[in-house]
Amino acid sequence: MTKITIKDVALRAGVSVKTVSRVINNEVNVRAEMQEKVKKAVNELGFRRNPLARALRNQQTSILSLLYSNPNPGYILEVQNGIQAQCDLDNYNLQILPCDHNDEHFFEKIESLLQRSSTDGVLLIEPLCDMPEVIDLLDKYKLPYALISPATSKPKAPFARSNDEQASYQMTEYLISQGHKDIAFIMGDPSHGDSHQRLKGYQNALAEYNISVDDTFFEQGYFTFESGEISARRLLSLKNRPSAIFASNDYMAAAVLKVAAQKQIKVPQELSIVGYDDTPVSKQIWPALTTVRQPIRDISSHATKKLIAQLNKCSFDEVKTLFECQLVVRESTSVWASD
Amino acid sequence: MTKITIKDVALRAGVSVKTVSRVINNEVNVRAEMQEKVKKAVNELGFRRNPLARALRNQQTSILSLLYSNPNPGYILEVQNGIQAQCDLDNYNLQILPCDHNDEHFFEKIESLLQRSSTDGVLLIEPLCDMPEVIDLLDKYKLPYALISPATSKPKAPFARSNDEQASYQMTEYLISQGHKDIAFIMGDPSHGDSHQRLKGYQNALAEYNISVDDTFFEQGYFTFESGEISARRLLSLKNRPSAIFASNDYMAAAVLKVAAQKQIKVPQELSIVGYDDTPVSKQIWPALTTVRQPIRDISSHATKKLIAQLNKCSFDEVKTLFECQLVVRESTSVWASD
DNA sequence: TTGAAAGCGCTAACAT
DNA sequence: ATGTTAGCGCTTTCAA
Repeated sequence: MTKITIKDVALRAGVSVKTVSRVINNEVNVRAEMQEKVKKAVNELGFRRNPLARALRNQQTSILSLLYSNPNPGYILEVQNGIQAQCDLDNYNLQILPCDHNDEHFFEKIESLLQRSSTDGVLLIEPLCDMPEVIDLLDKYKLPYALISPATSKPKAPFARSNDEQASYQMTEYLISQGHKDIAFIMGDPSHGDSHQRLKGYQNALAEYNISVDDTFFEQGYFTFESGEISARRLLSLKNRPSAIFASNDYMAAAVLKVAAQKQIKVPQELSIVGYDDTPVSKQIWPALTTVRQPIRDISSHATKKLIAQLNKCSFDEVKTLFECQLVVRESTSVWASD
Repeated sequence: MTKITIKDVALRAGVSVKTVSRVINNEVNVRAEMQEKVKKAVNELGFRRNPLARALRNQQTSILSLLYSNPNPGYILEVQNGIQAQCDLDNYNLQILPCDHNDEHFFEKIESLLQRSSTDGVLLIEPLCDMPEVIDLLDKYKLPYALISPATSKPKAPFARSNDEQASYQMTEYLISQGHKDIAFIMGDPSHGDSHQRLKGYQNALAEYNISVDDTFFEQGYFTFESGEISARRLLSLKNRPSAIFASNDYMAAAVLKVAAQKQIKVPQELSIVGYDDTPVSKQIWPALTTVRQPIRDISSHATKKLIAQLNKCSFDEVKTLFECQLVVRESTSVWASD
């Protein structure tokens, strides 16, 4: 089977290649009559244009790349789906470049990834989107990029993110409204910007309601189940243990639940637990976790939209970059009757 | 910044473009002297060859595509990583084509995905790899493909998979060795081939050990937490309830754990539960699940290797296509003292 | 061992 | 409104 080119189509339709090109690209200035002839030939021959030749000629590949180093499968997949949705709309393809930022040869690796792939633009997520070295590399290769949920307050690239701080504030406020005062907090990986946002929201809410919290109620976690378990063990061994624990993500919250179960502490009656992210696990444990849902898909789509706009040099000055999160109340929290 | 082409390099090095081409492709028949000159020029100019032009000329894109419709994030990510690992080795790039096989316009969608993307070959996972219509579509477009864990016993395309039936047999055998006789089974989605393999392994083990099991101990699930919950509710409401439940994946096993907790049935003392897949959730719940780990990464890498071999027309007749699974014993199972 | 020239399939100038 | 031609950057005949 030989490839069908526009030459073949032109021959068959009895027109020039340019006319064929015009038709398949929906350009104006083609008589309806010609249109018909060409379309007929295209169908008869089963012609499909070669994206490669197009790409070479147009100097654009219609490929976007997602560069990431992130261990959270549920999150990444949502991001991928969000990007893909926008790509579908704009006829782009999505290429993935997974890597490991803890790898010794990290920078060489992504450099080689970038080199051998041809891409029009790159999408970055945490923690890469906050690493200046990565940004510099992209700048060096003159690759346009957009950031998905960066922590930096004023990124110089297009970005979209959720209002983490506000969501964290609301979650804390919710716990307070349930009568909780002794609310412990397990922070996420300090190298992720989100961790700080979430902490801030929690602290602000406490301040707002004039609640002062014991230092022992703060734990540094790392977004992993294991780190959550360690923190939970400490928190739940305190003589005055908290009535509620706010874990910065669901994995750590699940770990708190485990430790509580082991210590025969009833959740939510004797302890309220909340997580963050609404990952699948939050529904797969019992009691199901009260958590925060981020519109990851929307955020990712939006960042992608901005990137594509930039590629097309369309000034896409839509102001919206901050997306609202949603409180998801499930079974791991309840009213606290102090004393 | 203008793009550096091999012309520029040739000029700088004072040789012909062909010589440059020879050097950057590590061809033979180039004098060391020339090599040096060219390499120097390449470095000085910061030349990087244009993958697009290469692709057009060579009629190969060096892009592989993963086409999938699968709701299991952990699984997909492992697959992606496995494919990527092989791609790294062979200098391919990975493009993802997520889709939804329950979508009304499913076939049109993947057809359009396939059309607008240029790819050398496609990798398929469950359930797509078992759908004849999908295979036909790929054949129609003359796209080479390989299958990751297909259910079909003798696929006509290159494939790699795990020995699910055997692993399922071993898991059942393990439960029997712990003294269990009343072992219930929750099957997975019947449209996934794995579901049947796992069932068969379970049945074979029971037969081998002359254990006959009540019909009420069989439940049809769909690999979702919700379906597992429904099945678990039935199983744990039986007057003679099973002493062990074998769920065909971890999500359903997690659901069994939930129902047991709600019914105050102690796991593993009063009920052993096992899952399958060793997904992250299996460690994020308490007690942690005894489960089966599939070498998903290896399987995916291997299928990719075969696909690439096929693309290069290398006859890659390595026989190994079946990968061993591994029993992961955690805390959700224990010895059963009958009576 | 090296080089000149053709061409992969397409689109944008530039004619007509 | 339509056609001719050049060329995107690379590799591959084929000739020297």
